[in-house]
Amino acid sequence: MVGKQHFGVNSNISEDDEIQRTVHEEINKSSSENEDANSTENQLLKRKRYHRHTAHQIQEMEAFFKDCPHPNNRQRKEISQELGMEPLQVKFWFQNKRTQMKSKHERQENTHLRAENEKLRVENMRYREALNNACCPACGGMATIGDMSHDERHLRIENARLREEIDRISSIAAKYVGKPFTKSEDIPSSSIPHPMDPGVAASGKRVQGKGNDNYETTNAGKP
Amino acid sequence: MVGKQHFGVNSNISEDDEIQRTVHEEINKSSSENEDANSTENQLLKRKRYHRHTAHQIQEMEAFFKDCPHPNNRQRKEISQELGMEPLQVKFWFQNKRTQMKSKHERQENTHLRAENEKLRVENMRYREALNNACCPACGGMATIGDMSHDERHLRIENARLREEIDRISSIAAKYVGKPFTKSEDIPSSSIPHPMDPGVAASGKRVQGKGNDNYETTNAGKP
DNA sequence: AGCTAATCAGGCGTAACAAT
DNA sequence: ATTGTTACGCCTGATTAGCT
Repeated sequence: MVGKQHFGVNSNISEDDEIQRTVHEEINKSSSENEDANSTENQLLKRKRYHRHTAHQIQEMEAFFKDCPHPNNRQRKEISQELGMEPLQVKFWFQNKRTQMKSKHERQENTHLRAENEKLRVENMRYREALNNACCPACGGMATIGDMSHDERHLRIENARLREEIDRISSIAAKYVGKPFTKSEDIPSSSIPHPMDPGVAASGKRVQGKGNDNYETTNAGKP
Repeated sequence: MVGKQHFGVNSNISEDDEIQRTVHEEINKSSSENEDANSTENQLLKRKRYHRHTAHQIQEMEAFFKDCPHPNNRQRKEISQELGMEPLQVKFWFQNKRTQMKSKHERQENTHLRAENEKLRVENMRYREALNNACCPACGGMATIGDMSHDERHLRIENARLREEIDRISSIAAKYVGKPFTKSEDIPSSSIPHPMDPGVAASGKRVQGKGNDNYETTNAGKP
């Protein structure tokens, strides 16, 4: 959706209005007295007054973006000519648009993952319960699935749930600090893993850490 | 991972050069020549642009940010005085820093959620299997947990898995197009939900109101 | 050929604002 | 205060020109 485009009323671009002092003014005033010895570079400072592209320009570019988010020089130039703007501006716009889209998708996926997660968590709990209440219709007694006693199994399940809980909490906490402090790795599985026990981690393929999975690379060729 | 590669054949790769030139320069240079007569919006520019804060300034602000991401006017002014910068700049910096941090956390959480999701999925599968292979030690026969036949249960489980799979796939696909085309809503639960059947939706709290599975544009946490 | 240096686009982070 | 926009520097990876 995102149907916006207001621009209805004025456009406050008056000739020389200097309502605010826009930091820049003061900047070059303080050129000395800096003992920081950090004048590494940058002397190419130019500046212009804030500016927004027109609704029409944006609309056109957005349309183009839909089936070609990566226009080349030629295309950019064309666009710039058609819309009466600098090629560089077009370039900037597409660049910014791309990053914007990316983070938008990321956010979207985030909420989705969150929901999915909750779903799985509940489903999981159900399974646990089902396993716990399993009852053999043939002999009438508790099924005691597998070869361990009822108590032991119960304990195992409880254990697994607790560990999972810890894991979850710690991960949530990790969001508020830079470094995670306790991972589930710190809490070794209590004992011999039972074939029936998912053991919360399901670490079947734990090869090495550093899960650097950057998916989604950039290609988007458009002849 | 070659991004675009438009048939590397020669063609005429004309050197249409657009020597880097801070748009602004060109902008005011651009005079009429445009029959478009739509030049209602002309942007005016001054000069002087771009600037980076020094390492020291950033360092100090970052330190401050750690235990106070929301400095008030008073504090901002103090900081600006200490670091020799405009109060407005300080304000901007904290603003930008906040959004930066936010998206950083979001990304972080995203990868985490992804991992968690995978974990839960595997664990889930294990439970399913466990339930499937359940065997009563007392009578030796298959446990046939609950009150339905082995076949029926098997079917239910299989069904659930399939539906989940579909749901997952479609959600992934939804990332690549704007609109999701099929949601799990399209595939109604086959029949009467069984107490033992997680039924993929895990709508445990079916109180009233349409089975809300619609995450996506509804709520999002708000502190 | 093999290597290095200059080129170039794109991604990333950021500064300064406007709008909500 | 948050969110979105515009402009832009810097870094990186891929392609190419130039030299030993």
